[in-house]
Amino acid sequence: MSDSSHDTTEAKIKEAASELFATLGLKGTTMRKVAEKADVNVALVNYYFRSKDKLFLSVFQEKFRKYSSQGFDILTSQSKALIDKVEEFIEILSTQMSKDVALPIFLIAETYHNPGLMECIGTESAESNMRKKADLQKILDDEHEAGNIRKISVGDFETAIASLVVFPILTKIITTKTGKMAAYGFDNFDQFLNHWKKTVLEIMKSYLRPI
Amino acid sequence: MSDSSHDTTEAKIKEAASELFATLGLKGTTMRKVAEKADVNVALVNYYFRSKDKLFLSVFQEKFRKYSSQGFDILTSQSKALIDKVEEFIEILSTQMSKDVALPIFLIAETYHNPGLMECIGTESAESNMRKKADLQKILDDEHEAGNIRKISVGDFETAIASLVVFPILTKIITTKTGKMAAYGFDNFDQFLNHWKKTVLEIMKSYLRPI
DNA sequence: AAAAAATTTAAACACCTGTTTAATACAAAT
DNA sequence: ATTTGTATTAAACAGGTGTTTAAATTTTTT
Repeated sequence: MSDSSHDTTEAKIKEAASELFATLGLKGTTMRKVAEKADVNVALVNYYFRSKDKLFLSVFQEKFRKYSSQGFDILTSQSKALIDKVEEFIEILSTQMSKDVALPIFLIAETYHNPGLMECIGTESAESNMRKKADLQKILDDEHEAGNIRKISVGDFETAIASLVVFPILTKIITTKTGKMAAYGFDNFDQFLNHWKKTVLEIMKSYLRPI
Repeated sequence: MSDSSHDTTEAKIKEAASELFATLGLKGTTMRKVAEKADVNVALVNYYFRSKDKLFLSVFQEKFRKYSSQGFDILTSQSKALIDKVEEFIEILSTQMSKDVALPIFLIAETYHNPGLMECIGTESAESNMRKKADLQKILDDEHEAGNIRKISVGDFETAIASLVVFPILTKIITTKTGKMAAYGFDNFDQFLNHWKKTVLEIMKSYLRPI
């Protein structure tokens, strides 16, 4: 009945809502805007989702699942050298993020404005993530024992990469519109980002190097 | 007439608005909430600020100035060793940010939802910032030529530190409520942050080390 | 084909939104 | 003391908000 990505009315509404929530936030999105975007009567939105809060929660949960499942697979799956995987991961993460800045901003802003949201998420994918992280930790430990990298925890590893890659994308508008970009000699954000990806890789290389 | 931080009615309204905008965002804040918090009639808010948009702009500009002026002084002013200044800067920045997460989230979210805001800011403090950055660049160049650090631009330098320090604080709620924190063996966020500050310093040390 | 159930609609509900008006209280100036 | 201008208020405004109702349409079942 309520499985997504079908051409059903419910899916149409959910997709419209998803875009609007990401762009305008919870308060900035109205039921009538959702209805209009989905080309549907307002009452129908309530018919399927019962309330704006329920609709939002439904959209939010889906977005969050996509967000937390994405990414770290690359680091464990293939059998490249670790540093090549890091490079690929930086590339993929920055591409994904600059394609849809709305998503991380949405998640950060809405979880801040309404911390209770996180409690409803449930930890259904937690187990899968735990396994992936354990795998990655094993890789990091093995590389360390082989004398290739310093000792490092998955937590620090993923926090470092995520911070370095995502934060500059979050502040894109501030950086570009304040002229910071130009001050550092870049014509546009993409040009800066291409440079920055190399810098992030270099930072991670330097940090990982055994001491 | 309109100078802040006096005990005037206008200042009272502005402070109430400032807190509410930071916590609830532009759309989430209403004129009546502002009036109530400032213990003042609704019409008075419009009497002093003419409209909600004008009030918001006024608050936003002040917040942004505080945001962009803060911080990088430490790196240029004193005559400590560079690495000690970096350590102190990490400490100060992370303390400021965790004291008021609302501010960076507010800035990121509102500039994203309304990019036009940045155009109204004006670049009045741009010159002062430019000078500070030129000073810092000179320090970095000198240290490089003395063989103490690798060649690095102010842009990369400040982007790296800011990303590493601020991003984990932005995602505090997500990190704590998803159990990530516990998964990495920390009891609470402050404990993690204390550990993370050391890691950031270590990352910066590794990256700065001459090659 | 008739009945039942699910879908969709227009219209209304009560409430909240930013803003304005016109009247009042208060201060300063004459 | 009276005028003048500022500060403050309660009340109203037109329009937007989430949600509900009751009727109409379509689909499914019998």
